Amino acid sequence: MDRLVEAWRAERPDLDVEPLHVLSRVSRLARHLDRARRAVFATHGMESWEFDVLTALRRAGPPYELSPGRLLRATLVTSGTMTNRIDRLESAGLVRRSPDPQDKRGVLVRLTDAGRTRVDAAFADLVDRERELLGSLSPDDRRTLASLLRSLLVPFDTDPAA
Amino acid sequence: MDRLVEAWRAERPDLDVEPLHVLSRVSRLARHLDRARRAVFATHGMESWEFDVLTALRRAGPPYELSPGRLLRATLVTSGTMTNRIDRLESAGLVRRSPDPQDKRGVLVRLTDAGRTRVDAAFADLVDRERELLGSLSPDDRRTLASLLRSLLVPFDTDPAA
DNA sequence: CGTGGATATCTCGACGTCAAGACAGGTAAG
DNA sequence: CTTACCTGTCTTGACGTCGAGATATCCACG
Repeated sequence: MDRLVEAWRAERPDLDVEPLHVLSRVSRLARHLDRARRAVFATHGMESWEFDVLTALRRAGPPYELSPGRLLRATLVTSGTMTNRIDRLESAGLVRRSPDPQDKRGVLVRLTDAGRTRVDAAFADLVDRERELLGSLSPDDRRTLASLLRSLLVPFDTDPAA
Repeated sequence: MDRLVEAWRAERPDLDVEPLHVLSRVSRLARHLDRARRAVFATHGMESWEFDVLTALRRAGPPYELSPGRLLRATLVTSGTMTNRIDRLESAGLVRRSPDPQDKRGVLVRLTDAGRTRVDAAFADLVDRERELLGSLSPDDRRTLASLLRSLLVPFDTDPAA
């Protein structure tokens, strides 16, 4: 909201709060997007965390199999969290664990057919919904926006500590 | 990352995944922003949730006082969470609870001088850091970006259910 | 007035996440 | 070999949040 920035301008006239106009909107939009995604997943009886894990496997391509380690790095959670998530996905029949033949410490997590069907359906709906949300922007606007966002992301990608 | 979109294009050639270029970047940028903010707050011995509550009070203007109900609506958490947060902020001496003279059910939470000092310092640093992150964009680019983001936010603001 | 429903805050139990550590297996240097 | 360190996964305990419910007060209507 512009109101939020206005409130700050009134309370802190000594500061130039212009950056808030851009970055607060990014955060706010991200929050709304999260909710919109949750709503889409809910129509598939799925939660966001399930989608995150299943899509990581799906993107890997056949045979849709990754180690817990790769999964936790892809989804930015800790190992304990990932163990718990895989446990629940396995009980739901969406993934299966098997020992890694190359490394006896390791485990491989593979998408089951049921898991693949579910994630594919949810993903298709997600893309549809996102296209809808972008409806107000012309193709040109979208390219501009993507490019501006990309340049904001550069410092983070080159310097992971930032 | 563009790699992510590419992976999807390879795995789901049947879908037009163009929306991901924009919206995945929004989410990704928001995640990085979160981390950057946490880092700024950490230099003030503060956590994000503390900043959220304290800034809501700060923005209210003198006497920097709001009810728990208004605070939880401003920060989008449940009442149980807000009770817990106020408890901790009160032990830290950053806010003080007092009964609402107008409404015997109610409570008023007021920023202490220590709280105000802390939040003002953190906010100033936050704005500085955000300005830095926007460094790669010209003033014109920033206006364009803010305006494009605003139009994406319109559907959410007009229809809160979206 | 008095009564029923709405509102404000707090309490409680359950759950997901994290951080730290346990443990087994890998790996490289002497 | 063997020793010392590294890596991958799982376990454990603590903590913050949520959702539901408890309690007290407010308020509009009869």
